[in-house]
Amino acid sequence: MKKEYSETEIKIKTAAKSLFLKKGYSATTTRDISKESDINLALLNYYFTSKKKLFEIIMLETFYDFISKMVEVYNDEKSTLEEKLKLTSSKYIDMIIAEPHLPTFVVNELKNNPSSILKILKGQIMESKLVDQYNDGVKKGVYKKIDPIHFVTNILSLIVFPFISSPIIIKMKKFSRKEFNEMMHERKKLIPQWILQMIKK
Amino acid sequence: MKKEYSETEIKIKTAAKSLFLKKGYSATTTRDISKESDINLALLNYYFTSKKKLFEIIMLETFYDFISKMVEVYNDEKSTLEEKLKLTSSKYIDMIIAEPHLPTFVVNELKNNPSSILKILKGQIMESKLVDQYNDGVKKGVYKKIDPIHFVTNILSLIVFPFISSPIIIKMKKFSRKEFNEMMHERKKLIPQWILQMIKK
DNA sequence: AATTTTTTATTAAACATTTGTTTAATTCAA
DNA sequence: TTGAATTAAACAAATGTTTAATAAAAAATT
Repeated sequence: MKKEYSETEIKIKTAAKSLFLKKGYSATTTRDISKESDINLALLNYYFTSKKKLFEIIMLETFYDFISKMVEVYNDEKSTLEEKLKLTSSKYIDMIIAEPHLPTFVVNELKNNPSSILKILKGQIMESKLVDQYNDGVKKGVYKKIDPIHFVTNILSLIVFPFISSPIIIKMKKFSRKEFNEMMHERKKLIPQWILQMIKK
Repeated sequence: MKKEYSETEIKIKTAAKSLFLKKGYSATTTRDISKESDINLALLNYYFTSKKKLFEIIMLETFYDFISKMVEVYNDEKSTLEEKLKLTSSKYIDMIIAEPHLPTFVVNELKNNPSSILKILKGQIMESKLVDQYNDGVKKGVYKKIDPIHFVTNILSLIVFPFISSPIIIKMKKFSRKEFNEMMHERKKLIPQWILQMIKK
């Protein structure tokens, strides 16, 4: 499954990922990548055949990282629903603060690379322990009966969308990037509370 | 302020908008646009000077349409906070269903065209009637005291993000596009309820 | 162990397309 | 008849990819 990458391959991949995330596939040139990674232009095709192939590898890895963070937490057997919410918020907000271009990249390039990449999702979320716990709450009459897709969607929306719309938020509030990040740290606590209020009867 | 556009200019703009929304700035070529609009390639530069200039015009108009829909509702003097929530959800979900590429386009190309375009936002939202009404509720002790930026952000998150992540949702639920749209119609009712529960003490 | 051979990695240059833009000629309308 | 609109062709720069030569490393042979 896992491929062993040489030093040069890693240099290329690292530079390419950074550029693809920042500027997207089309706006990134192979010469950009060769310059950023300080390798000869021809080595890109020597190791990765084409820009497209290189992109697909990076896209897959990045999307996998993005999703698996969620999948792991959602399927944990020991934690409660509330703990899962807290952990997800916290982990995701930290991850995206460290790599702010991540969500825009994922959602943006996703619409072009459809089903193949999305296979990872199959059942991993909608049949997770978290959704079970939500359904249990519904049965017990403590949570409202709504399709759990709304529940799952709302969590991700409240976590991820503020990052995607950060230019708007920063402008509206005259925030610095630092103040924006503080706002997102605040949300680590708030989002789990909000989600619980939303589902409670 | 408003420019009168000739028939050919409109043809170019319409085709360009459609392509820019679908594929983004870099992935759209001037020859794509000339083909789609069925005009001669040189006319693009004849009327709009450059691809960049044409894009900026479309970007500005599109962003303005996107925002002003919100600004109008948020600043309505007569309606209650709850009515504003309902109207915003309903209007935005209809708008985006009609043009599904809109949100990805806006958030995506926004990070490249920073302050100039975002000037539109100045005060229009954070000093809106809606935020006043929210603050009143806080004073009266019926709403929790949290920075209204969270309130404003949450509304937009719950409305817009599901569209942005629609490929993921569709895959997770094995939805057709039609079923996905139905889910979004459901949310017209749900989002105002959720938002109210989130802010209530 | 030393030398030769073979394979792998790296490089500069070239190639063929694509792309945004311009030119110069032609058609159309006032 | 004059100015605007439209066209086909050309231009220069950028871009993804390949080639052919060289350097470095690994393997095989003496």
